[in-house]
Amino acid sequence: MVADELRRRILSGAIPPGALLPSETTLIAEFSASRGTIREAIGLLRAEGMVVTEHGRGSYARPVLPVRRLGSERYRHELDRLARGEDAPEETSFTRDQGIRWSEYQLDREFREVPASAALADLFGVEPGTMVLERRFVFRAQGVPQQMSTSCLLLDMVAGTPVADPANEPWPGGNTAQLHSLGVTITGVRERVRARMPVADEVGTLRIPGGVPVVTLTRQTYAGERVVEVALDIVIPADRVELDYYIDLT
Amino acid sequence: MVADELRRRILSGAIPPGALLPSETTLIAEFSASRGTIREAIGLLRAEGMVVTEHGRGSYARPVLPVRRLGSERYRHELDRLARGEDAPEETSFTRDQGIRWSEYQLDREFREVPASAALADLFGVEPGTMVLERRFVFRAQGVPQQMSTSCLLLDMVAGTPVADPANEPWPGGNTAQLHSLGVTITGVRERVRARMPVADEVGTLRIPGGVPVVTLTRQTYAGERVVEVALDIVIPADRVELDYYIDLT
DNA sequence: CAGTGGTCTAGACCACGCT
DNA sequence: GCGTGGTCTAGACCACTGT
Repeated sequence: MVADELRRRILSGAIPPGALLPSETTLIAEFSASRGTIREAIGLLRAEGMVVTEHGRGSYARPVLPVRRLGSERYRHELDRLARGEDAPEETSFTRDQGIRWSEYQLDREFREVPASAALADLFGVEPGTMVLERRFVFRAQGVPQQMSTSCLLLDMVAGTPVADPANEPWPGGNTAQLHSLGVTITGVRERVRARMPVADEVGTLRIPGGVPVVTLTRQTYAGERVVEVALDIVIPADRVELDYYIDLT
Repeated sequence: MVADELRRRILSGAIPPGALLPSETTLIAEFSASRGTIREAIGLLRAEGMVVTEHGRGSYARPVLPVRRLGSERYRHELDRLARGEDAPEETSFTRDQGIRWSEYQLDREFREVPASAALADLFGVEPGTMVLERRFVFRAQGVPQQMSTSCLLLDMVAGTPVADPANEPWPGGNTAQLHSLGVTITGVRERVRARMPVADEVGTLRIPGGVPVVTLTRQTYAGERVVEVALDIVIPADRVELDYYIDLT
């Protein structure tokens, strides 16, 4: 099997990460197979996430990307800083995990005021149809798309405040600081994690290569018993992130 | 594009989850395309996780599977029970999240005593080469493989104890109860989450259909400052699980 | 057995990247 | 322009599923 042999070469390091595979023409000669067979083999490796293919250039053993670590402590750090009354630092919860400064960031944003869907209302613990501020974000760092997300706030909590103005994004210190400015101190965050293959829209926006799944987070931010923010769907390409949770049992 | 049209039919519900797609022969006629084109389209949908294909039967819109929820509270529940001095219940941390009883479980296990690799030693905070008990597990519930994992314990902590005997698995109450029996009370758990496409070996063992990623967990179990258990690689098919973390910030 | 998908061949033309 | 991958056709034979 052509795929097996190429996989073996990549895993053994004979074809190191980032290196070009032999061209289809070369492989046709080497394996005495037809082009369809060769392409099928490469397609399989692509689906497995072993190689990435670039039109007109060739197929590469997948290079190892720097991984951003998203730790559960990121919430506590920001909260501690706010409690000390300090200003927002150059780096914040989102950025400090990867050593990237705000200035290197791009943030696309789109705000809408919409009635809550059944799913969203359930996560907030309110009646369906309650008005919310829906904020869609796409984060880019140094040109590389990092994540897209839809974060919602209850409209009667934010209407008329600076939080409702897209021009104030990115807000130094993120959601935690934003809610703090409204007099809300968060007491907990619940995150539910799943993974799946990206849909076409996500592949385009996040520039996800073939064979890379996405990690999805559904986040509820609590202030006491009350849910004050819901991120319905934070979508992060899985080759760029590691989630880190510490569960304190004392 | 054939794939686009089929994707549209599935997403619109014209082909409901679990339903058979038209056969390749039918699609050749309907789209006036060659077999290669049709197969490529179905292959794409398979890679996207939209359809599953069964040899000799056909391709189905992917059925929705019941999802097992793995909550961070599972550790606390078990710990609370042990603190109360109760016996292990019929359901335990692992099973209670999905309503499956121990009796419906199968557990393949394989124990080895090996020197710690550099990565493992780093996670334990010990010298590389320190002897550990390496335990490989495959869990099945009602015939469906649920996860495979490699969990390690420091050998000088468990040698000669019932914990080191594979015959005592599955141990009622799981790792927490196991460590408790050694006089170790855990104080925290750190879990690092990633996702990727499965390798061939995992596809076979866990019976993962095409287009389904796996979620991987690296777990460190703490007793105070000390790491008492490390699960290097817990591998769970992503279509069967949701991880649930509550981060307390009070 | 007929019908399904799995694999393969041997050609063709098009689109992209580079020099 | 030349080499790369992207897409497509029109056949062939094999392997699995069901009646």
